[in-house]
Amino acid sequence: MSIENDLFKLKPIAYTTMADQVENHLREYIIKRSIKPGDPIPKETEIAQSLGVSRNVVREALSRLRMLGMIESRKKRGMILTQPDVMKGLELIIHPTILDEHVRKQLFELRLVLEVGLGDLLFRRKSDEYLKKLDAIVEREQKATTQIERIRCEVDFHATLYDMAGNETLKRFQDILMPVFEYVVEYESKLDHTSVGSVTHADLVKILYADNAEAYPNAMRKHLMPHLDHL
Amino acid sequence: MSIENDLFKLKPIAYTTMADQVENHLREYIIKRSIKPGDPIPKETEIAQSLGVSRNVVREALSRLRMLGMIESRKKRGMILTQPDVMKGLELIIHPTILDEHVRKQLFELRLVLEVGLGDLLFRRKSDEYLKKLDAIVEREQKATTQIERIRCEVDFHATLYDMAGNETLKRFQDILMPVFEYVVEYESKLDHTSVGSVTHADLVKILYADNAEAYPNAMRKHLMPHLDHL
DNA sequence: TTAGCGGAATATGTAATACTTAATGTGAGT
DNA sequence: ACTCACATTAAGTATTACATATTCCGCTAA
Repeated sequence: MSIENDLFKLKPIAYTTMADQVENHLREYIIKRSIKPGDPIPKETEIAQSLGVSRNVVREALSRLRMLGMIESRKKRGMILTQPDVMKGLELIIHPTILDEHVRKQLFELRLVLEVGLGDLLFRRKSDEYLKKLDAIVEREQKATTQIERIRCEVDFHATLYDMAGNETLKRFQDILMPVFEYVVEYESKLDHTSVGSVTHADLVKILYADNAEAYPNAMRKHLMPHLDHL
Repeated sequence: MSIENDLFKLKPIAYTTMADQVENHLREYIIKRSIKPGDPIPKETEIAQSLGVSRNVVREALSRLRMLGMIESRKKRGMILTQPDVMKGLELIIHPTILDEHVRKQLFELRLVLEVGLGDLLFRRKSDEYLKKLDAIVEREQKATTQIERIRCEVDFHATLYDMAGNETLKRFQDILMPVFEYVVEYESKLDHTSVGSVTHADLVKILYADNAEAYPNAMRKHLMPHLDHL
């Protein structure tokens, strides 16, 4: 019985339900008519009649779009298109425990790539306020006595970098990915997360103060080297 | 009746439908019981009865999870949990014409960050096969006579870099983002996309051949400088 | 005995109907 | 002209019924 599972793997040929088709129709409708956020979309009953399906099926499709934040609906006003949160879809899927190790590793790699490439946004958007915040975190880290406190500083430091990058979509991306990383750490043979690599947080801050955009990427690479070596 | 007034203040914010609640229940159920891909989940009627809602509502919630690739269902076998495609949710939302300019710009920034930070993956995963492919693209680009052909080479070159990075999630991410970039180009006062920056594609390939990981980030930064300057 | 044929049982997919709820519109009466 | 009650509308929920595909089981026949 255990062999059967493998052999029957190729079977699931694409089977589209009515709800799938209605969903596609709606997407097409929105795009083709270039409907903008705030604009109304047809009533459930109209859609159902127009496509020749039951209202039930239409509601399934609409329910999907509503989950993604693409539409909103009020009791009598009908439904309107909304500006979706781009990262909403990611948020709905990414949960550490349902992602397998392989994918978690790939997301962790993605994070390393982001941190190294972040420099140019930082130098263009940096402000005294954020630099001082980074200073404070570094100081807090140096005075820290417990491992937990040091890890918290590590997280705060990098999170502040993303804040300073001034890109909300990127920040949100990072926030969603963060919980996954905690699980990756397990595989990373218990590195000392506080004093990673030869470049410290203090060194990175110094580079940011100095406006040294050339130095940033390789400094961050060295800072993350233990992780990179683990790839 | 002054109490009612107080109650009415919080009400309009928190309006969740039954389908929303069932969806959350299901997510919780999956996580708490640490159900793995391939494991079965309860029948629609069981869920409906267990939560005291109509089967219809349950189907809306299940329909959402199915769209995200979190579950699959066969006619009699019931439904099973599946390993979702992490980037599926993004794909469902990201369509250039429904995203506003602001978000498109942020995604374009994200792309620049990725390209600069990509180096370490490339050096660890590079192969003669891919390097030769890059060579061919560079050669094709130099022989190109039309602007269209040059832009195609530009796209091919960077796409091949992502291929070579050997991270399918990252590659998929890039593939989803790509269509958005074409719209960003509009704002970018018609740069000459083929000979961007002072560092050419040929230069980048040379660095890859030379195993010069230190040089990569700043070389790519210079290559993308016209875009970066536009931030 | 065994192969295979056919029907029962099961769970999802679809349809139809009715009712609830909230928001909007409308008209009658003071 | 204003208010209040009632009608109207459209989404949310429930119920029922049937279609369809798949598995299971048992029966018959070679």
